[in-house]
Amino acid sequence: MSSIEHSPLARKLSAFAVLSEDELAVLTRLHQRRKTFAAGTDLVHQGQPRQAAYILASGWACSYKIQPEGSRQIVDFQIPGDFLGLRSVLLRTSDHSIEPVVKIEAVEVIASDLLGALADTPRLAAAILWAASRDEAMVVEHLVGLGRRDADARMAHFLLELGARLAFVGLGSKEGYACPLTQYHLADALGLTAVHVNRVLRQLRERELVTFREGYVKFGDIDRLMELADFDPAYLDQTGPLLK
Amino acid sequence: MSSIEHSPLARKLSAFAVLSEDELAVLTRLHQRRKTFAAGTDLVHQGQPRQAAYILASGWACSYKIQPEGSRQIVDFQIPGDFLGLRSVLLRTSDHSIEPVVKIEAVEVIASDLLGALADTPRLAAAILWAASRDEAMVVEHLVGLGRRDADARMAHFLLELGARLAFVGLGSKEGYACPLTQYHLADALGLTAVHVNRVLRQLRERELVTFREGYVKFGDIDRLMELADFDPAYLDQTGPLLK
DNA sequence: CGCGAATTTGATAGCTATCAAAAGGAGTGG
DNA sequence: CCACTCCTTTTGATAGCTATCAAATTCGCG
Repeated sequence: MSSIEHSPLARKLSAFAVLSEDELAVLTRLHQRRKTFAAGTDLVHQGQPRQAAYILASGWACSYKIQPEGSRQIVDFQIPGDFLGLRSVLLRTSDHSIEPVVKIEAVEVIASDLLGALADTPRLAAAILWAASRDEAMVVEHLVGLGRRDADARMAHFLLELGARLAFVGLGSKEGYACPLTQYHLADALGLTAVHVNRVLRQLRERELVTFREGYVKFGDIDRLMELADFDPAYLDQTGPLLK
Repeated sequence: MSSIEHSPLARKLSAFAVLSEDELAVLTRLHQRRKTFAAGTDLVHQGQPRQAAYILASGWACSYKIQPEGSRQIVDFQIPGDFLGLRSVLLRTSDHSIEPVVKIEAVEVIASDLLGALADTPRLAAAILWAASRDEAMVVEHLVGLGRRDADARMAHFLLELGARLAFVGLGSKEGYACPLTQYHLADALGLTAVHVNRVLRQLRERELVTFREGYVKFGDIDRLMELADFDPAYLDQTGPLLK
């Protein structure tokens, strides 16, 4: 039984502010109802009201929107310690769906508990809002990539960001990281087709910049990769070494 | 001197929850220091720490990110009643800049005041977080447009969204609205070049769907336009008629 | 009236989608 | 344990959308 202060969320929030006993206790109270979801079974549903939020304990998920004509755009991926569906808690109808990429464990967070925690523990409130701001900053950087980067730079940037985020919660290093995504996931996230994703990955591999293979991302030349991607991690608001 | 309950912000928040005297008083307290900014003089600066947030009282602004190589991507436009720079308040260094499109009036909001208001008035807190969630939903929809819509649909969707937002605060109707943007603004927002923006606008005008001219957007056939754009305004979380 | 900004139009190049199809891999049932 | 199927990865050929380069015209403003 792991204690709360070693949960991925507590670890992430600690980078913003050291949490007291009381604040950790509130976090624990939020961590009741742990549930398991199989890959592909949505836990938040676009267009439906009163959706709950979750904290992802293990596995990967993605938030996405489906267009009326059928295509889908992945907005972001979530890794352990991330919130799921926070934005849809206050909206009358959820604007997006969330789907586990692999089997996940997540704890449900009730809207009233969350608002209560915000009102009762100012420092924890600030830490949670910081995490939410950081998530939004990642969405914004993703938007910039779709608007202003070509396919190569977009892919490079994406793989670097995931590396930095994973390293931040102890799941990756500057060597690389385990990554359960398919090339279809990458395509849906990067606004490309799976066919083109495959060509881009081949090219990055042949240039010995990164290798995406068998569920693992391995960095070849991370400095040249960062240059190709114009990767400036300031928006992640992580202090200390970016990838270690 | 207009009273607080008719400010664009109060009007917007009222769509989420009717605010009490006390809550309006807190809003008023946030509305001290009113400042004027000339078009083009940034009020939030990408890469700088401890940026303030503002509430836009009049005029239009835009939030954007500059890439290392120089290109810029506009993330969103802000109209009266919108927050400016909320996301950068808790981040150690702001991830974006904000620039007035025309001369604006804005009131500065101190981080501590804001967090205090969140702790003291739960209903107002929920309303403010609702507005922030709605802003984020707009960024997400913008991201979807960049990833999955072609230039025509992107433009159509953008013009429709602005119309719905402006109508929501009483600044537009289903006929059209005053719009101070240049074609360069549109290009920077939509991930296109100004040249292509011009071609797209011409085509939409020739098809008699919308006219963008002399600072005014005039809808020709709003139903066909919504169809072209696949415009589903659910993400705006506005009840009642969308454009009236 | 003059000048810079914004709009407009044409020609060409380049990036990515689309269409097709083959090959490799994982899981299932016989 | 093998045949079979579905999913994922891979590669080739062609089409289409949007960028880029160039330049003329109009507009706003001092």
